[in-house]
Amino acid sequence: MSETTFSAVAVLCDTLARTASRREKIRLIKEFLLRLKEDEIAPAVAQIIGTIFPEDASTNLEIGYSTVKRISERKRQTTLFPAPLTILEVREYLNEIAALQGSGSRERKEKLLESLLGRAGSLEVSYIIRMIFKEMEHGVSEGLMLEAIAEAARVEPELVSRANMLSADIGEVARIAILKGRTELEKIQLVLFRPVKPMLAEMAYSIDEVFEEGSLWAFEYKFDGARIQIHMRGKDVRIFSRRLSDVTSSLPEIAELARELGVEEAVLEGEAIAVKDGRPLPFQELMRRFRRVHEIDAARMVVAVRLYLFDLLYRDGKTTIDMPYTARRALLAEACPSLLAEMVITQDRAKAEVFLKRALDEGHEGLMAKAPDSPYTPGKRGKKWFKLKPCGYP
DNA sequence: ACTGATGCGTC
DNA sequence: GTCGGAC
DNA sequence: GTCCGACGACGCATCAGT
Repeated sequence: MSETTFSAVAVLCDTLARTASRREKIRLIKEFLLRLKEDEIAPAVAQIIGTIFPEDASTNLEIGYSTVKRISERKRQTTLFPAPLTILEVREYLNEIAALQGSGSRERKEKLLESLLGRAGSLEVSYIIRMIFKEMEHGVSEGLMLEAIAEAARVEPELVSRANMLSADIGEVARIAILKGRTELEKIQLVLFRPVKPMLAEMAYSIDEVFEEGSLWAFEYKFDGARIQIHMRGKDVRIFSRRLSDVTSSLPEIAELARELGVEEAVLEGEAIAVKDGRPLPFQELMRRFRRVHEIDAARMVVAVRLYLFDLLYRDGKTTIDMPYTARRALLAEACPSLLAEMVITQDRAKAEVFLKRALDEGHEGLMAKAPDSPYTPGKRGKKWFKLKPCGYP
């Protein structure tokens, strides 16, 4: 079996763009995946949905609109390679571009991209550029791709979805699902120091709106900061951002707090916010700290950062995401009583209103409302978590 | 050593 | 993060 | 209800050019 061309990916994407039906899109992708060679599955999946690199990888192309525009304005070089681009070659080009850094790297990135595009036909060029901007415009992103992978592998969509939540590498999930099947897929678990996608919340604008979806809710302050996920084994601590990048070095005082917990193994989740005199500072103040790599000590003096923890996803060898919120919360309280975000469980709307008013008075954004019996569903948005931001407030 | 252009990631 | 639109 | 695509403000990092 010969290697699959990138042209095949581009043609698939083009067909997807002209296909409205979800079912049909899924079928097209499934058929395509099943025809690929083993080592083509992961890169092809990434290329089709335009992600290119795993979500927790720090690799980046650093190619943007300006660079692409410059290349396209230059006279296109005639193709010197008679051989068509393959899926694997495109991946190699992009890996190489991402790996370049240091003096002269921008120019070399540009040249490398130019030579990649020079080897591509017009449809391929179009989709390579869409990949760079993550704007595939064919109506297929992670959700439909996961369904297609499930069909190709003949397993339940929930199993694929769960594996993807826990590994944050959809290409790898596809490879395992299709080549190894159910047993290996089920073995994908939360692994310490490999971040998982944070659970998401829906918007609500009033307490009443929340209580329409349930009678008992756990409320927490909604902090105006940045979501972080802390992985730790003893003194070994890594802090991950919402998009799973490693921000440990930017937040030394938070890493230190984690080390002092004296917890064997844990994955903790919380919010980092900038504070002064016990009051929260605007989000922009936190941004002066959040991804900083230079002069961190000086920045620490200017902007103090506080940590509020509100969830626990893993403890001493065991994943806790399937436990109800209240049970995870209890484990969290036991592991780190000092850093807990305040929480009120109630079915009383008036009590919730009082808590909301307090949150706003103290300078926070509003409340989070969480269903007490709900498991932690990484990367998912549903009616289990609400962010409650009343209109009319700043 | 400094400034501007470009790209990325947070909300 | 928000928003609207397609299914 | 869910997913997808298009959008904005802001601050920092890195590299290019002087």
